[in-house]
Amino acid sequence: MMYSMTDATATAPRWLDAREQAAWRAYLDMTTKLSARLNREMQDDSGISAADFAVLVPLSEHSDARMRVLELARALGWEKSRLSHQLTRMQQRGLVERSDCSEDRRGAFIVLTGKGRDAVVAAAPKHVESVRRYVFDELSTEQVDALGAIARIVAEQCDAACSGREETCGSDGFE
Amino acid sequence: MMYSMTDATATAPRWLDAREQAAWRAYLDMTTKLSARLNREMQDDSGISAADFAVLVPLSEHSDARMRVLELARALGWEKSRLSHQLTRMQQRGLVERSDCSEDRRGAFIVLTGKGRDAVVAAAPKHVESVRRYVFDELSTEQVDALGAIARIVAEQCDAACSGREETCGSDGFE
DNA sequence: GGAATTTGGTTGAACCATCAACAAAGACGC
DNA sequence: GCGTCTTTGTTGATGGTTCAACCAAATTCC
Repeated sequence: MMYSMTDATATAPRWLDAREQAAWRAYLDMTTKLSARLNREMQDDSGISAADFAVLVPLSEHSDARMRVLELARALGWEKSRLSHQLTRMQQRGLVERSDCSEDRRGAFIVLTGKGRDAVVAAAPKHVESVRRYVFDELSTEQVDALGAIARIVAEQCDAACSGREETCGSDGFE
Repeated sequence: MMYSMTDATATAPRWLDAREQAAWRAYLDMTTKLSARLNREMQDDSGISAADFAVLVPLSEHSDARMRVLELARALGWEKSRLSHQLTRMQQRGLVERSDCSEDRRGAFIVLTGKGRDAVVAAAPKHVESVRRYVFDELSTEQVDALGAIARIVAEQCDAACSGREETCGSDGFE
């Protein structure tokens, strides 16, 4: 809201024109509704959250189903604190376990449990079906390419703002 | 992740093809980075959160700067609980006040404070500048239209999944 | 009038994200 | 060895979101 406005400021900002406003509102509408639907369906269909899923996927793709915390954080593009909290909750739910690392006694291995593996194996195909249903089945190939191109441009612009600071600016890895 | 996969399930799901995978990854990357940047800049530049801003905007657009809670909730597309929690925090920060409603003694009016008005007036132009910088300054008019069209399609598909249940499925109203 | 229901709104618990602070182990310089 | 710095990871606080439960006032139905 407030992308149009009767201007009363000194440094006249350039407000969005009608075309831009329409696109922006639609974008906000899409992102909130889509992420809500995907989260909810993951929870309802498979009993795990989107954040759980994001963590389980890289773990399950490792041959020995265990990773160091920072290795996992880098794979997800998350900061370590966020991951640590998430792992604590997942451990309580029995999806992962922590085990000590003998080579580096500061470190910890995160190990996928049987329950965790079952969850991610069950969730993955349903999640893909959801993404398909809400997005790709509805778009033309030109639109898919356009979406990719637009998203890369915007993401890169965000990255540009971050560098200079060595902020994390990590990607989500969700879904 | 896991949009490709060696298939080992009974009901062979249709995985995403390379084009779709690329678009999906880019989409996720864009949404996480863009919302992180916009949230952070709002906080840094104006000292309020994106959620605060979302609430302040419709309030500030009302002539008497006060609204009933559910009126506000509908304007935002939020559920009442979410809004109630948000209002409690905003009240603590001095951005709004609650006042009793004489006509309906269950009800409450939410009133914009002077501090709240100052905050939203200061935040709005900076926020528009951010949106411009990260999105519209980088896209062609064709891309802006394409984004609008794609977003409307996906949002509508999400709506379709919700109706049948009278779920809220509200839009955010943020930004 | 009086019981049942609906409406308006709050609360508490659980989850998720971010920031700052911390502790313990390793690495480096001497 | 000893001090400093860096790496690894956890913790606590605060803010945001959702769900279910709840209370009280208003409405509906008889």
